Order: sequence, then structure tokens, then C-alpha cells
Amino acid sequence: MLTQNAIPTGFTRRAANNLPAREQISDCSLTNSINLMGATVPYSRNAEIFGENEPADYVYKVVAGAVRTYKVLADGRRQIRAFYLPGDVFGLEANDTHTFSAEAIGDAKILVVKRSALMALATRENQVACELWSMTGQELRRVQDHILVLIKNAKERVVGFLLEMAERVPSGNHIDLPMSRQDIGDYLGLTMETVSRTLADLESGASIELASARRIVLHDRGALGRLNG
Amino acid sequence: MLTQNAIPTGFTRRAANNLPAREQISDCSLTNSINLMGATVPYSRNAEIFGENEPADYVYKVVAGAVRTYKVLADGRRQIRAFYLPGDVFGLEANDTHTFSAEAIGDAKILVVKRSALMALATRENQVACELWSMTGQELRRVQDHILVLIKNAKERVVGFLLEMAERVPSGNHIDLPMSRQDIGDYLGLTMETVSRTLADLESGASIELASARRIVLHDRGALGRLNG
DNA sequence: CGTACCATTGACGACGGTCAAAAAACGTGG
DNA sequence: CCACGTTTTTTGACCGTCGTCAATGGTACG
Repeated sequence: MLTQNAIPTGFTRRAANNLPAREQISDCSLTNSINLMGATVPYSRNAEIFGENEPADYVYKVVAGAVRTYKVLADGRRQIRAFYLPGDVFGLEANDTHTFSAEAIGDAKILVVKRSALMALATRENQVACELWSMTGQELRRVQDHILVLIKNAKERVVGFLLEMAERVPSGNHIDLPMSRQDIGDYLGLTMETVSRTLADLESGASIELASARRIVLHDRGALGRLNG
Repeated sequence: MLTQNAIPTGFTRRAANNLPAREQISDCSLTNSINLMGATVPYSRNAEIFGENEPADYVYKVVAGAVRTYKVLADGRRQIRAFYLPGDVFGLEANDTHTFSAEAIGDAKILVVKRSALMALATRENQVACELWSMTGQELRRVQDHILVLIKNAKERVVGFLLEMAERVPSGNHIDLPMSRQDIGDYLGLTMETVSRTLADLESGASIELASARRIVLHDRGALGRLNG
């Protein structure tokens, strides 16, 4: 859980200097701006990217690998908020402080952008301000959908998770999960034992096949969809 | 669940005409703008304010009464997303469509503002755009806190709810709940029987007192805080 | 005063958590 | 490439919490 990768010395200045002048920006979309303004930083497995209550000085975009954001309750229970995959932006806060922590799940490459640079751009470009808002709105929807998951039973939760992952990483009929059973459990509000048992149950029902622990083949999406409540 | 109050004829035009010229706005805060630009509409008990998937043409602010926003799952289960009390703004979407439905819990008065007017104002006033974003950010935090509640046990959920309500309506040591046990259950992901039993349990532990079904006196906030996990 | 609606209480069972152990997968170094 | 230790996953047995179904009690409102 400790920070294994610090932001490289001089990164801050470099990122600020990379801020393009207005006329350099051909497409003013937020995604493009982030790509232009950022520096790619490698994080190793389980490295902390930022912690809860830290100032939200940077915005992040997954280049390679996967990231989990989470909160830890007083008694040690961990609630995973979201998994971010390549192309996803995370750590963007409407206020100045992070409301959760973020870690690399496996080794990962993360594009890091100074938030102040984005904000400055948003002040000049209405389009960017609008996209920042929209992005927070997207995040809001994701979290709201997540709430829906948490009122379902174990089977529905696991199926919902599988379908969500299948949609986010369209790689034919199988999913390669970057995260452990424990991670999935903490995301779904279940124990890892229940996740494991539910997957075994789905396999015995011929809906899926556990090719390996981390590779799941979806055999019957229709049946899965029906199980999804 | 049917709409018992339609938005009065001519409301749309009136709201648009109320849009003040830039120099008329003394304090450009969003709250102020909403108050100036809106029209107050009465809704009766259980009246639908807007429905899921409807276009989000208006933004709402509770003047009197209380509002619940919710989703209904395919099998009829209802998930209440939030309760809104006087002063709270709801129905603000970053995108164009409502992601849930909203109903008045009891008779209520709601300030209704055209979203397009707000958006136009935001385009001219950076401050307003920033506040719109910040408001969605607030909502995001509320929903994230709600997720934390849903991984706790029944007692912790009910206690959390009581403390949240006590904080939002600071009226000494008691809470007057506008909503039914069923509403609370659907908000906490519990049945109304479990809510009722948990409240009875807390009362027998002398932490609270059920003065009436809807009025709850908090006797020992320290003990409640400890129960909150 | 009667009729809904809402809240409470009880009995019982299922689902998922807990604890423990075995099995499988993974990485490392010989 | 194999042997070994570690981590992850699976499986089993048992139990507690909360949901379900049903009956009773309370409250508000016409």
C-alpha cells in the first residue's frame, strides 16, 4: 500500500511547460488536451497512485494496466469504488481533495496531468469546461449503476460484473481479469469465497467457463442477461 | 405514481423571460440565479416530478416538503437514491436525460428552473459553470457515501441514516422523518421490517426513543456514532 | 366511527459470512 | 526445466443475519 513510485523529480515543471499555447490545440477536446499535456509514469504492482484526503493536484489516464480506487473503513473493510482500464480517466475531482485512494492493480503506465493546467484551459475554452462537467456526470452515472448492483443478490452481482467487464474490454467471448477475487469481492460487496463459489455455480450451469482463474469465457450471454435482474 | 401536477401552462415562457440581463445579477452564485430564474410549483403527496429517461429540461429546488429520487428494477424492487429537503437542489444532470425518477414524498413546493437558461448563464459566467460542476461533484460524493452505507450491516445502516438526517435537519435532539419505513428501507437496501426491528432494537438499547412512528429522539449520539462503523 | 394505510412483532428459512483446510497457480532460484 | 515457497483460489462445514410471510396493533383522515 506504500508509494513505490514517486512522481519523477522535475515532472511538475515539465508538465506545466508542456501546456500548449491556444493556437497549438487543433482539437480542443478534453481527451486530446490530456494526451498533449501529460507525462507517462510507470507504477508497479500495488503501488499507491494517490491517497484519500490528499490534494487533487493531478488527473490521471490509464495507458496500460489497470487501477482500482477504494476506501478503507475504520474496521479494515475495503470498498472498491471502480476499476479503470486503458483509456479511462480517473482522479478528476470537482473539489480540491481526493475522496478515495488509487492503486495500480498490476504494473501499469499512467498518464499524469496537472489539474491546474486543465482548469486554466477550461477557463479559456468553454468546450473543455463542459467536458469536465460531463466527465464528472459520467462518473456519477457509473457510481449510481454501482449502487443498483449492491441491492442485488450474489449471483446477480457477479453476473452484472462479468457483463460490465465484457462490455468494457470487447475481446470476443472471453474476459481476462486483471484483478483478484478479493478485489472483485470488495467491489461487489461480497467475500472472495462467495465470488469464487458463484463463479463455480455459473460454470456448472454452463453459462461460463473458467479457462483459468483470471480468464473467463462467456458461453451463454442470453442466460447471463436473464440472471442479471 | 402518476403525475398529479403538470407544470402550469406558460411556465416555460415565463421562466425564460425571467432570465436577468448580466448586469442585473448582483451575486452571480448559482443558488441566487436559481432563486431568481425559477417559478414555484406545488406538488401533492406522491406526485411524480419527473420520470427516468425523460429529457432533463428543468432543474429543481425544494422550497417546502421533501422529495425522493429512485429507480425501479425489472422485478419491481425500488432503489431510492436520495432524499431532498428544503434548500436542496435536485434533477441537475450533466447530460440531457434524467437517470432516475423523482416524486414528492408529502405535499411539497418546488422551485422549477429551465435548464437551458442555466446553461446559457454558465456559458457567459465562468463562475456559474464552475458551480454547476461543483454541484455535480457534491452529488457524486453523496452517492459515494451512500455506497459505503450499503456494505454495512443493518444496524450500521440505520444508525448512519439517523445521523445523516440529524445533521441535515438540525432541530435539537429529535428528527421528524417525512418518509415511511418502506422509503427508508428502499434507501438503505433493507426491508421495512428490518428497519422497524432495528429501530426497536436501538430504542431498547436506550440510544434513541421512538416518540411516534415519524419522530425519533436521539438520546445518545456517542453510542450511535460508535455503532456507525 | 369506520376504513385504509402504515408500523410492529413473530416464526421460520435461505443466503451469504466466517473459519479452516486443501488445491492450484505463480515466481524465483538452483 | 524442475523444485520450492508464496500467494491465490477453491471447497467444505457451520452459523448468523436479514428476508419472507403472516398476523396484529396504531394512526390519520374522510
